[in-house]
Amino acid sequence: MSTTNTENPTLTKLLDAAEEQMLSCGYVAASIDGICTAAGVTKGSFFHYFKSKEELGKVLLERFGNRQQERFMDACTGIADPLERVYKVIETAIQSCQSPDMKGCLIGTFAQEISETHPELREICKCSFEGFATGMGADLTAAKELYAKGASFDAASLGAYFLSVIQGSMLLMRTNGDGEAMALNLEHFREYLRSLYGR
Amino acid sequence: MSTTNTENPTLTKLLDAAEEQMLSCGYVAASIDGICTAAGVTKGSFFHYFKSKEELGKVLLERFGNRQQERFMDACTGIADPLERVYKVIETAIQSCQSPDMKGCLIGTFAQEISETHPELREICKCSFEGFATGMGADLTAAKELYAKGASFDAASLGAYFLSVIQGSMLLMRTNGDGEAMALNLEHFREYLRSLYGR
DNA sequence: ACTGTCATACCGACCGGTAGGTAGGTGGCC
DNA sequence: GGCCACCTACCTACCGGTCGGTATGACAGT
Repeated sequence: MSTTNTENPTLTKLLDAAEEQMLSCGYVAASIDGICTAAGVTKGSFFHYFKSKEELGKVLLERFGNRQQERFMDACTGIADPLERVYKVIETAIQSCQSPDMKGCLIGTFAQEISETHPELREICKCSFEGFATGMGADLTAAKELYAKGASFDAASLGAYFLSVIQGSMLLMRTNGDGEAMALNLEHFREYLRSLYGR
Repeated sequence: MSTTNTENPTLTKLLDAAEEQMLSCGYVAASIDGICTAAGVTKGSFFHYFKSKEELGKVLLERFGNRQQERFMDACTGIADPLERVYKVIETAIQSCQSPDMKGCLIGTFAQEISETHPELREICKCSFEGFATGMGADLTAAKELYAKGASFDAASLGAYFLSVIQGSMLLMRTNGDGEAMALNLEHFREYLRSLYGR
């Protein structure tokens, strides 16, 4: 039942298969049997690593959240200016949404499906969302101090606004198939920031 | 098997119960048994009106889409100016997202869950989304001609952007519970329009 | 070096429950 | 009498989860 992963190949296969299935079909529709088949592993093995489907969900959510955070951390290490850091994050998002291996956001997928039925999973989604939104909000508040001191807009809520644009765009992507619209949306958001902070 | 509704009480109860369950738990997790129990009707009766769960989904999606369209139509009949019409829609959205009987968007919920597994349902979601986005886009394009003729922004894509903000905000609402953040997001969007079209 | 012990990793048959869906009615109304 | 709305009873498949078992390998005692 040890779920801490130090390159355990079976566990990794299980997690990867589960992530893929849940990203495309959602948490409920992804069955444990299906995940095991995709991972080339039996059900007994699954329950050796996870005590329930919900626990798999937690681990998956945590892993996805950490990876995403890492990604954005990597993108803007070394950038001191908060506004530049935000622009860098937007640019990173624009680039990654156009790559074909962009399968969507597990946190958004889960949030939609299980918020009423699995409070613990919802809580993890909420924390991930809040972490991202408040992080961006902090940078944007600091940037306001630097570049738009007297202006009347609420910088802190821009983080959640940005997150909404991302999640909404990804939702629309599911019916459209392509990520082109998402790139346009992110550009609109960037343009909004420019109008607030000056160019 | 006639699904056309001219005030059929049983059918209406079935549809209402299904909509409520699917809005809160999603399409997959909402069971036919559960819907029938909530509607106070037996399963035989359900299959008298719908030949499958997927057909229920179609009818539900159609009904929800039409209602939503009606709602926004009503909100801005008589307003000739396209930009004012858009602002009116935004205001309507801000108001309705703060009311407690705001349960979310069925189309967004479905789009997330079934886009990979039920192509016909996905198509309906896509059409609803596109209808809304291009409708708003048309008004915003017309408004650009009137108020921001020379400007360089892409007015047509603002419709999809608006829709993304709405859908993303609703997704975040599911983890937060309250619609306050959504109102803030819509105000940010309105502010963006003001920056593009002048005040 | 050999052997017994024990934990870990993994297997696959099996369980009860519930899912979507079907069949065959019953009763009321034109 | 026949149609329509609706009900009861039932079917099969599959769901999440359990359980008894096996293969492997590290380690200890002799």
